[in-house]
Amino acid sequence: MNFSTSIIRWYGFHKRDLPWRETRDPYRIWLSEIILQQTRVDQGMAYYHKFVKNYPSVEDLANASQDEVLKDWQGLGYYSRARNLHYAANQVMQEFGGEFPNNFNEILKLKGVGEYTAAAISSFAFDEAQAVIDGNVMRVLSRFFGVTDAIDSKEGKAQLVKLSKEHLNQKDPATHNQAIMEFGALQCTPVSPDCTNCPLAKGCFALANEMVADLPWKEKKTVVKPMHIAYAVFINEDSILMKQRKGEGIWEGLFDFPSIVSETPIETEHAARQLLQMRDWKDTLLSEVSEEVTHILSHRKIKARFFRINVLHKPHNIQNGEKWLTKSELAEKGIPRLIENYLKEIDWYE
DNA sequence: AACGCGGGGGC
DNA sequence: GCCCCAGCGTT
Repeated sequence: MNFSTSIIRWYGFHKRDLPWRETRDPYRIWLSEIILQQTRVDQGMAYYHKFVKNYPSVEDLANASQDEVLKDWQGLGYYSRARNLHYAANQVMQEFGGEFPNNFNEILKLKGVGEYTAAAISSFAFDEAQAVIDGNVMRVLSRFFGVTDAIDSKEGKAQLVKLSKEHLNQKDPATHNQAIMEFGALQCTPVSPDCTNCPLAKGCFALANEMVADLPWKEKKTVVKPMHIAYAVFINEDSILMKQRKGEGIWEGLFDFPSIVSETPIETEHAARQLLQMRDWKDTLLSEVSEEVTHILSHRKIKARFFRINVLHKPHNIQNGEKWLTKSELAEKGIPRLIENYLKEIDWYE
């Protein structure tokens, strides 16, 4: 039995029931694929249901505001996915006349859709013979066929592309793609896979050469940089001053507070003075300084402190992107986890 | 070709 | 702590 047949057989016994496997609707498949980029199935599931419910069609998604989409994406991370998803929905309406593109090359034109996602949608929805290469596939192929070059190197990637095409099941690319990803997720796991009960143990390069724990090999590691943030939390009676982040990389489009940012620690007294003088408002009172909160991103280690400042008379000379929001208005905006956690502590959220 | 971009979970 | 997760856009 060849590679693909073995994996498809395994898949028949072990596949999970996932909602996006019950449909051929390219829109829903696209939704699921964007949500699942760099995201575990368990984490993405609730978001998939939310998006299908709130945006039943690509037109509904296109007609929504970006704020609305970001709000629904809140907590899932990699927010460019949400911005691009919304943008691409408008592409479908305008460039494709409201009909979801039906082949690899056209699907690839959608913002936020790369090689992997285009292959996934075109195979799952339209049975196009395009091989997917995601983290699971890279692991399975590199172990079984023995790709010892780094998978994040030019050479390693080229080998994976070649192998994925060679071994793609041409008669049923959709099932093949689903199967190999599921196999990577459940059987050929990153850490301590159960090789004794693996249908591909015979013929596996990594197992034969005791390299299961060493493959796939990566040569680059992401560097985590420190980041210190002192937040000014201006509160006036039932309103809180929020600021939409623009062109700052992290959390673009989401709402947080006016702040001071530094790569080096910010001395508390210094931050308090500076935040209070940030605005030329009268009658402000620093009422509370939070503990330092550590928030870990993939590439940042953020240490944040919140300075709660009561403002007696609500100033209207606020800066671009800033808004005074009531609790119910705030509930409609997308905010980062770090901010959500703080707002919950001071009883300003849910 | 390299880097920035979230949040959560397993070990 | 470290690694990984149905990757992509930008430079």
